[in-house]
Amino acid sequence: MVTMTQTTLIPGITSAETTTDDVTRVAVSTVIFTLRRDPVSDRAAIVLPLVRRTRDPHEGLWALPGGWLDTSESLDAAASRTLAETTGIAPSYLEQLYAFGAVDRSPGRVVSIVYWALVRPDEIPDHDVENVTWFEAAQLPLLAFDHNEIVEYALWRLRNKVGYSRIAHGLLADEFTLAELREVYESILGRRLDPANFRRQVENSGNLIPTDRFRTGSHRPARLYRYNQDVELADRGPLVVRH
Amino acid sequence: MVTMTQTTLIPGITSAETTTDDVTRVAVSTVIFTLRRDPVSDRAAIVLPLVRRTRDPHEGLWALPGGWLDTSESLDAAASRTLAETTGIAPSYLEQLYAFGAVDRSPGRVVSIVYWALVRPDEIPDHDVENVTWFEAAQLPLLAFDHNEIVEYALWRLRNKVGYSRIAHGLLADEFTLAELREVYESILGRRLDPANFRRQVENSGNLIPTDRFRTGSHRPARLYRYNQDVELADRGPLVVRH
DNA sequence: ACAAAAGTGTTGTACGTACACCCATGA
DNA sequence: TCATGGGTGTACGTACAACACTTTTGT
Repeated sequence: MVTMTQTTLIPGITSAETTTDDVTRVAVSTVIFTLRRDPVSDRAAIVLPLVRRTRDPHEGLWALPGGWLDTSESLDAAASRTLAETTGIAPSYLEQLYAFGAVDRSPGRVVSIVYWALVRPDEIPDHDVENVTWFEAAQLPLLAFDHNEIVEYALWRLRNKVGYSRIAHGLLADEFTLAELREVYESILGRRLDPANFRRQVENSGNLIPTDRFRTGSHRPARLYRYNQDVELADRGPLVVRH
Repeated sequence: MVTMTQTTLIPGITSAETTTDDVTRVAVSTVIFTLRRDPVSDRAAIVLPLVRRTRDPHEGLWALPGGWLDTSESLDAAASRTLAETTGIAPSYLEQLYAFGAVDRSPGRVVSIVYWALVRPDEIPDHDVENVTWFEAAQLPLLAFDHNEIVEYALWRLRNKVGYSRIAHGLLADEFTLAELREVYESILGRRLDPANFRRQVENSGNLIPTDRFRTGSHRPARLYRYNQDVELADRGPLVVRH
């Protein structure tokens, strides 16, 4: 069990910043997606980490990991920081999702810049982190603030983007079989895909490089592929990506 | 000439709010697109309104219309307000673009929630507004802050979205010919489209309702169409649209 | 009659989908 | 040898691009 810094994990009322005066504060939260194999159905499911709130607004409820924007860090940096504080690793993909700023979304005025991220399952540390639990995206409990709505929007964005980019690769390790890649698509889209047609589509996309290694099982071995690193995970347009 | 409230038009340093203490402030700006017929080329061009800065950071440069987020208004409301203060009208389409928060993008820490909007040319008031000028998006001068970058991103989003939604309709009046609609697409995409194929595509989309009125010119009259109001201008996913 | 734009028809290509079929391995 | 998934072949339908062609107006 690892203990992380609590003040930054939990947006809301902290000892350092009070809501006594009438100011607008900026928080940064992140919806972090990864895949986990469901033991019962033996199928991949989309899961995300949530943090249990230990303080007043919505105490006891689960919330997205996040924290206050530091005066000297960019929005991207704040997202990376809060994400690292939760999972302890760097995401394979990180993109700004939306700015939420309804007046009544929190006591005191809080504008949340929300990011969404993809993490490869093999990069998640084994050990648990205090107050953090991974939930299936399809079976979330009632969350704090407007976070249910936020996760819904992030899932919509993920499903959309999987259709016209190669972000699905952000959920797989370096080498993978086409069946594994197909399972990622099927988990995100929520429907089965024809293996033959999927193979041709993804082969003709130019994103895959075949290796000469194979994954063996109780059937014909499957060729392992890796990504073409020259192709970006997703087209971000003219926005500068800072690393 | 109409004089608008200056303090809200110009984000930066105002008399009411100083940058003496170390706080992060939230501004809202909007990239407002409309079409204007270029007199020389006789072709439609994308134009947007800019405000000349009359105060310290980047005084004299042109900037996006915007203002500070009010404590008691939502982000959407703030965008609508600043937009109304500039053009005096309600946009046909308004969508959040991105939150810009680089540390050095402004003296003092400012996070800008940027929106983009479409306005029909016939809804723009005739009279000029003080310190506001409309520029062709393709020929912008050096702008204040990171606003050149912001406009580039807004244009990218507009060009993308025109391919898979009917937002182009947000730039036309109630009734229009297919040639007029096609000219909107051509202006945004920057290339000519085949009239015959364009007609079939847009007719099969289910977005258009033919009227029995015609636009006459020095050629065969063209049928006027109107929009199918049942179809949203663009799919915003699960985000609640507040009016 | 002619120009110019509206509107229709036809054809080829690319691509997604459905599905039959063969291949290679472990048990 | 059988089951299982890997991998190939093929046929069909839809969508789009290219472009020839007809229609209807103003001048």
